[in-house]
Amino acid sequence: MGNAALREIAVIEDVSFDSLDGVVAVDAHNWLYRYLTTTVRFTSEDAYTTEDETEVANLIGIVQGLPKFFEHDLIPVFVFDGGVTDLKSEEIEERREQRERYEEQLETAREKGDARVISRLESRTQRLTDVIHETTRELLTHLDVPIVEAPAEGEAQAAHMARTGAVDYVGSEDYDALLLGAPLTLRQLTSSGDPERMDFEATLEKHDLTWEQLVDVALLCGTDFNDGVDGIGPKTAVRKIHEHGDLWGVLDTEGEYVEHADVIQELFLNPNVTDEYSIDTELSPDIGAAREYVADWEIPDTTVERGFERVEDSVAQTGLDDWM
DNA sequence: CGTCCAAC
DNA sequence: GTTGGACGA
Repeated sequence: MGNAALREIAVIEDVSFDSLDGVVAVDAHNWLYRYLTTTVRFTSEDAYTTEDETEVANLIGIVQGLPKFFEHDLIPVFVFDGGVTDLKSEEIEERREQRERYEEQLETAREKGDARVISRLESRTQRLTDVIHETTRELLTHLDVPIVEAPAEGEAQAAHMARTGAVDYVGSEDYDALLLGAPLTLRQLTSSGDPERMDFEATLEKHDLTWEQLVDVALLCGTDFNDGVDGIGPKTAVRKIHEHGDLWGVLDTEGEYVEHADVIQELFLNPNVTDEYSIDTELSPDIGAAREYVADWEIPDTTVERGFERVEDSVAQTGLDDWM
């Protein structure tokens, strides 16, 4: 499978939080997804559900997740998804159908009372609703955290911003950022240990590949968008790309076929991104307004108190508003 | 979902 | 080297 293969190829090293500073573009969708699942797991449902049954666990997740950046001199820029490409829409449609199947399985598991299956499926069926996106934007705005609206994929836009030097890092948990050419990607920003830094140029050098060839290697091993070729893993893929120059050379001699290969190549090499955005990294968060906003959504003080205190402290200590 | 191990 | 299954977070 693709992800494990890319990890094998990528140059990744552990870095300490202390050694980092700068601006990191975060794919809002992925980040929210992670924090939603953990928030939902460790917080009582009442805490993030309003009287009319609207679930806004994202507000808790944001308050608890942002201090991690501020306390380590990192300024996040949240990049939101825009429209989608054709291939991507197909994929999303497939995922939607799959999610419905999971929900059916979930019902069965509940009937049987199988706790392990229930929690596994629940994390998969977590939805990012319009309310969640909107309230996320508003809370981030109160905290003066920069927001960028991507024309298509947030991940691609984040990588573009890193490539053009507008930000120092992409913050992401998956390996797509490497294929999108993001120079430096920080992984595991959300977990408690030290993060990992994935290095694009070092990866190309290590295997003597061009960016295009790296994407072809990934296509042979399998990506989120294709299954890859049977019997070809990371080692063989790199060797065959060296031998034949590119994906088409390999596929020709192998008599193999990868569906949508040309579209997937473009998705990584020439994604739909924009330079029409502005980010101000001198933050002056209005923590009072943020507290009020969260309270308006009926989130109990006790759940977010600690998070807001950490934001306040890190702002006071590092002077975020005159950091840059 | 990531890591480990056994089998081909 | 690659794959798939088991297993734990």
